Amino acid sequence: MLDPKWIRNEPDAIAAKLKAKKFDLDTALLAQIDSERKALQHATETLQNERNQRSKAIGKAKAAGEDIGEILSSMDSIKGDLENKKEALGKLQVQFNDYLMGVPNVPDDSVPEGLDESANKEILKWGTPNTFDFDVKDHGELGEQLNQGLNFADAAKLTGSRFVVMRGNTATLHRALIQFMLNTHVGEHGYTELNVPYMVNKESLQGTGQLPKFEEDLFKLHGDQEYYLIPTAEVPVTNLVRDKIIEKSELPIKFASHTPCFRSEAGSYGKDTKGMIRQHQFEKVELVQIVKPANSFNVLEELTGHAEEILQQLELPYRKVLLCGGDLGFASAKTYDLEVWLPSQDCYREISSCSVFTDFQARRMQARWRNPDSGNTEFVHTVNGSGLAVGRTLVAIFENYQQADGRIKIPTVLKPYMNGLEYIE
RNA sequence: GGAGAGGUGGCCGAGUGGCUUAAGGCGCACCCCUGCUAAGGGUGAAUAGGAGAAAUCUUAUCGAGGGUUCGAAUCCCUCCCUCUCCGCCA
Repeated sequence: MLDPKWIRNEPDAIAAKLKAKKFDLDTALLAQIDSERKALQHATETLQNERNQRSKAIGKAKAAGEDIGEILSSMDSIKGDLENKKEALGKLQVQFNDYLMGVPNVPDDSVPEGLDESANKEILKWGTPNTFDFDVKDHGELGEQLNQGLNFADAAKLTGSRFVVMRGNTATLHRALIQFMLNTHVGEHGYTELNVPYMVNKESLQGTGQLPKFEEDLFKLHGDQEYYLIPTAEVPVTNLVRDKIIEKSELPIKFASHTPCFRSEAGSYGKDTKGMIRQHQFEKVELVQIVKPANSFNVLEELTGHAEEILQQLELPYRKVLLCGGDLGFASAKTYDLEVWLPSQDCYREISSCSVFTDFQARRMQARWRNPDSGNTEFVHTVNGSGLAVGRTLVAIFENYQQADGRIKIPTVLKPYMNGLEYIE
């Protein structure tokens, strides 16, 4: 959520910034709600003050044994009027808040202009894609040919489309990737490992920005409770600091968490229908940092580097892309995507997305810290990124490490996690 | 699922209808004192709004939402959550 004061004071400047994100801020509506609210609030509070004064007078009069009949009767006129005004004011406040909850974060000044991914800016390329002296296969074909590989038909029988069953050494490779990623982030990058609930309540999803606007992307449970399956570990992990005031000495908080992620993928029916690229259920190791506001943009660089480290150790060619305003997520102020090389598609595909949310999530979550310099409590900043999406990493390994005979070579750093196995066959 | 106890500021905790402007303690920040340390003394400090040039004044917030009342942290109703015991269970 944006700072309501900021929106009141500089609506046009904010509207201009939000244009870059393809959002039309209704400044006229906001101004109207606000002026109505102001007048009503003033009137309501005057009445409340009046009521409080007279109630106190009654208390005193009673204690002194005086007659209270006169004051009592003068209250009647206030009561009804106050009730009406209170109700109207409440409605306006809800209307203002509801609108604000649907307004995206503003992009940082360093974010390039542009409406879609074609305007994204490539920052760097790492590694050189393999040249193959045979016809490359995509990961789906490779996986289905392996004895211990991927099976999409079985998953479709068990559940439906966009699921997969992994067998034998492929399942082990998937597990090895999780272990390798977590060990690296915990052991070398200083993150604390977390295991969190895979179902969350509405408040958590509002806190990180998935609700109220993106309900159709989520799986909602039909139980007694209104729980949702998490679309990313970002939701439970970031919401740990919801409604908290954090001491300076505790910052930065660095969490790494492996979870499954569940996404309905509504609205992407034509995209990536084959294979493991876009699934309703996938696993991810997520990095989350809760930081002081002054540091957040540096932390974004650092955290993106932590995700890059995984790709480099796996020797997977990738590129780093700075997203333009139009491609930015709802809550993000600045995002780097890491895209891994996929030989079968002859292009780079997203495998990690690292974002700084400034105080946007923190304000929705009421997550604050005590700033000793100002003496005040201020909102923290949140930063997160995938480190990495496990399913897509497995796809990248299948495709980049494929052999002419269809076997998959195991990357060097993963061998210790796989009993020294050389190839999946 | 059954029975019971709870939810108060950053934390602990008092508070059964009106001097509560939420006591007291801990922790925090600053200051004073003590040659260092420990201890002690003082001051400040919740959050979100509104009016005002400012000093300041004012409204709301005691898990959430309703209700009773001139007046609710306090009484009533509904819901959520936590803890204890019992049952069931990986």
